[in-house]
Amino acid sequence: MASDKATPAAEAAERPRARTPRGFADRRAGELAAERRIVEAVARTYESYGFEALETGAFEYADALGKFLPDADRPNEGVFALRDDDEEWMALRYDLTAPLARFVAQNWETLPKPFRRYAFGKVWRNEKPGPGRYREFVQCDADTVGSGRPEADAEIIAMAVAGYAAAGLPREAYQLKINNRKLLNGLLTAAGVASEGQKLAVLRAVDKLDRLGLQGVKLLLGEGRLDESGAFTRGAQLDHAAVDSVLAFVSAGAGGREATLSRLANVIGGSAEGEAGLAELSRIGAALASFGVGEDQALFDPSVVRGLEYYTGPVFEAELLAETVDEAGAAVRFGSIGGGGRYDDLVARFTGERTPATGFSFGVSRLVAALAATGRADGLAARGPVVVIAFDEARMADYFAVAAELRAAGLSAEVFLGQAGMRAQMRYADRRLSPAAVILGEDEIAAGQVTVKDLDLGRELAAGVTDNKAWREERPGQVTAPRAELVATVRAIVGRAR
RNA sequence: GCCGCCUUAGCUCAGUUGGUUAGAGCGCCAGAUUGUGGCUCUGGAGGUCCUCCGUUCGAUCCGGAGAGGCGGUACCA
Repeated sequence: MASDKATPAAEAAERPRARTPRGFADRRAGELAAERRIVEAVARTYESYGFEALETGAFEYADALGKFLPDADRPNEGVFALRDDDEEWMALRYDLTAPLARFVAQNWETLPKPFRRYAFGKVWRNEKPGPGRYREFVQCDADTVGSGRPEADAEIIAMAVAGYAAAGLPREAYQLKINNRKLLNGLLTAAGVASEGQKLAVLRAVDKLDRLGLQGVKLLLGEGRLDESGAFTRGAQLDHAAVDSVLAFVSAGAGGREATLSRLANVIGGSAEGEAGLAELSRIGAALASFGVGEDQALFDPSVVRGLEYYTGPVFEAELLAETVDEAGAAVRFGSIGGGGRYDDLVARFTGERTPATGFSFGVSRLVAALAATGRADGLAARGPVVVIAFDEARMADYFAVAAELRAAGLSAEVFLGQAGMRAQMRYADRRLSPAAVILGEDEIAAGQVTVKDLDLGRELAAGVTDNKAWREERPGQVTAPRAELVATVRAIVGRAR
C-alpha cells in the first residue's frame, strides 16, 4: 500500500476491469448440476456397453494434435498454444479424438484390441465465439479403435442414441443422421473430379445445405455465390453434369433407412468406392435394427458431411429438431449436439500402420443449453441448504451444533455468516432457494424448542398476500417443536421440497 | 479474416444542438416492521458516458485509431 494518496482517477485507472475473456463463460450451480447429471448418465450408458474410462491431459504437444507450428510467435490459429521450457509447442486439445489417437499409438502393444474407451472433459478452440458457441466447452466421447466392422459404427450410433435418452432428451427432439464419405467420393470420381481441393470444396458446399438451401449449394458447387453482405465465395467449379449429380445425391434422403439406400444406389454413379460405401451403410442399417434403434431416431441422410477432414467412411451427426427462441423471441439454432464418424488414418499418423477407428462426440455444453431452451431443464436454479438463522453473537455455538446435527442426518445446512438482521437473513435463504430456515432465538432456547420455517410453502402463499403485517403474523409453514425433534421436523419439511 | 450495425448505473434504455450537480424503470442496500421472505411507502448507494489520440477556452457528444458486443460471410485441422 502506498502511503501517499494517489488521485482517485489514477487509482481507478490501475484497477483491472472485471470481465470474462471472450468466448469463455462463468457457469453457476444450476447449470453445473445439469451438466453433471448429463455426464454421469452418459458415462453410465457407455460403461454399460463395455467402454472403459480414460482421461488424458488438457495439453498435448502440438504435433500430436496434427498442427504444424512454424517457428513464429503465434502458432496456427484454432488452438491455444504456448511454448514449453524446452521450446516445444504445446496446445490445449481441441477435441478428445486426437489425444485418443496419441494414447492408442503410445500404448498399442499392451491394449486389449479392439480398444473401446469413453472420455469426457473440456476442450478449447481458439475461434470466433457466437451464441451457443464458446471457446471452452465439454464433450463426452466414445470410440472404438481396432475394429473396421460396420457393426462397430452401428454400436457407436446405438450408444449415442441411448446416451441422449439417458440424458433426458426426448426422442422426438433430435435426429441422428448417418452418411458415408465414400458415397460422395465415389460419385465425384465417377464424374471425373480428381482434384482433392475440388472434393473438399464440394464437401464444404454440401455442408451448407441446411443454411443456404439447394439453390445456394448449387451456386457453390459451380461458379460461386455472392451473399447479402456483398462477399463472393468461389465455388467448386464443377461442370453442370457433376453439379446435377451431386444435387441429386444430397436430395436422395428422407424416408426409412432401406428406402434411402435403394434410392442412393441409383444416384451414386456405380463407382467401386460408392458401392463399398453403400454396402457399409447397409450393414450398419441391419445392425441398427438389431440394436433396436428406430427409423425415426437414426436415419441415412446423404447431405451430412461433417467438417473434419480426417473422416474416411461413415459420418454421423445429431441435430436438435426442436424450435427454440431466446428471451427476445428470436429463433435460436443450436446446430449439432454431437457427431462423429470413422477415421481409419488417425492412428497411422503416429505408427505408420492403418488402424480402423470410429467414434462419437457428445456435445455436453450444447445439450445443457438445448435442454434449458426447450424448457426441460427442471429448475436450472440450484436448491440452497437449510439456513440456520444467526440471531445472537453469543449463541453461535448453538447454531453450529444445529447445522452439524442436520448434516449428520444427511441434509445440507449452513449457519448464516454475514452481518445482517433477521429480515435480511430470511431474504438470503429465499434467494438461495433454501427449502427451510431454522430459527433458534432466545425464546426457543429458553423453552428448549426450535422453530423451523417451510420456505417453499411461504413462496407459494406469498403471491396471495397483500398485507405485510398479516403475512408476518400468520407465519405460514412455521412449526415450533422440541429441540430434540429438530432433525425429524426439518426432514418432514425438506422431504416435501423437490 | 472480411462487411455492416452497436457500446451511457448491476440489467434494459433515455439524454446532452459541445458548457457547471448525466437521468428513468427494474435490481441492490436500509428503514417503516426491538425476531420473519412477498406487496406498499420512504430514504440511500452505485457512472473513467468502452479506451487512447486529435480538434476546441471546454469533449460523454465532433474527427481518427483501437478494443469489445451483435449480425452476415469465410475458416474450423
